[in-house]
Amino acid sequence: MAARHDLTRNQTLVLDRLTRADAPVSAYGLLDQLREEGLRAPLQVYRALDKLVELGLAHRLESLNAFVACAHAHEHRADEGHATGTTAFAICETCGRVDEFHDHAVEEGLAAWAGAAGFTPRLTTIELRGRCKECQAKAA
Amino acid sequence: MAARHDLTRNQTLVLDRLTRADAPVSAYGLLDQLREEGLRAPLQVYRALDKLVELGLAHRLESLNAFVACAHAHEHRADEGHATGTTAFAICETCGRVDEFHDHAVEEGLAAWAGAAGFTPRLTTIELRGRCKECQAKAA
DNA sequence: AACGAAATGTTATTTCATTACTCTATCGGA
DNA sequence: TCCGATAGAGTAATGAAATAACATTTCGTT
Ligand SMILES: [Zn+2]
Ligand SMILES: [Zn+2]
Ligand SMILES: [Zn+2]
Ligand SMILES: [Zn+2]
Repeated sequence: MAARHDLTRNQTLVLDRLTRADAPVSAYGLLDQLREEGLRAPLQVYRALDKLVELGLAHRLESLNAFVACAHAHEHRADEGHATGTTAFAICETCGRVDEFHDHAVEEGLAAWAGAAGFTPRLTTIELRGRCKECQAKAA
Repeated sequence: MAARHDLTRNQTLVLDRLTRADAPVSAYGLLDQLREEGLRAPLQVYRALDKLVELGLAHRLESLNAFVACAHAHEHRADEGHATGTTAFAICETCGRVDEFHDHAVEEGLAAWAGAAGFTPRLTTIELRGRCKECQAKAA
């Protein structure tokens, strides 16, 4: 697997921003933040993001059209990566925080349905939008 | 609940198109198809879609930025609608067909995780993109 | 040096979604 | 009947997300 150290300049810039962010960031948001670093066009960001997602170092949140750094990047193994397991996300709509998790029961359930239906999944999206524990407490 | 018969003209036009379609359609795709019916602006379509989604008669597929008619609309009950249960989608990337399903094990799994994490879901997105049984067979 | 692969850079365009403002119809209570 | 609230509708303009097309650079290998 491509380790952090052999990412290209643009990929590193993007991943750094994502890692520092405490909420998902859109491609254009990243671009804005990286203008001072010399990035000018959306494609520069999108290409870096594509690579990072491919490597499992970042994830795209479909329901937000935004990206987050992988919370478990340190766990990645060269030969497996994130592609294998299904990753789910809990997105707090109040504070923006994203919790990345894997749930065996959920994976099993979907696999069972797919098997029965003859459907072969290539990519699975699971995203919960709601309110996190902390925000729930504050709101009470 | 608003039944089919008290939808407005625009809502009816949009729902009809979605129902006839054999694959998801984007808002602009719907707009193109409905120009001959007098629709001119994106907003007319988006407003109709918002309402249809709210009523559970249509669903938005986040990973495609497109919409489908609800496959189970006839099951809807006035007081509950689709909001309650979690709906999952299997999207064939080859033929475009979408299979809408509910899986209790998956719902339970997510509910269990949410309970443990203290997360309160408002809206859950589950979308599998891959290859359906028929396309799988043809490709073999 | 010559080559090819991967990454980069730039411009323009396409696709998706919303904001702001206006107008009209309808319904219920004062 | 008057009033205000709500909902739906129409139009124009703009913002946000993503890609197409094409030219150039970087770098390791032969
Ligand atoms: Zn991850
Ligand atoms: Zn929160
Ligand atoms: Zn449905
Ligand atoms: Zn298919």
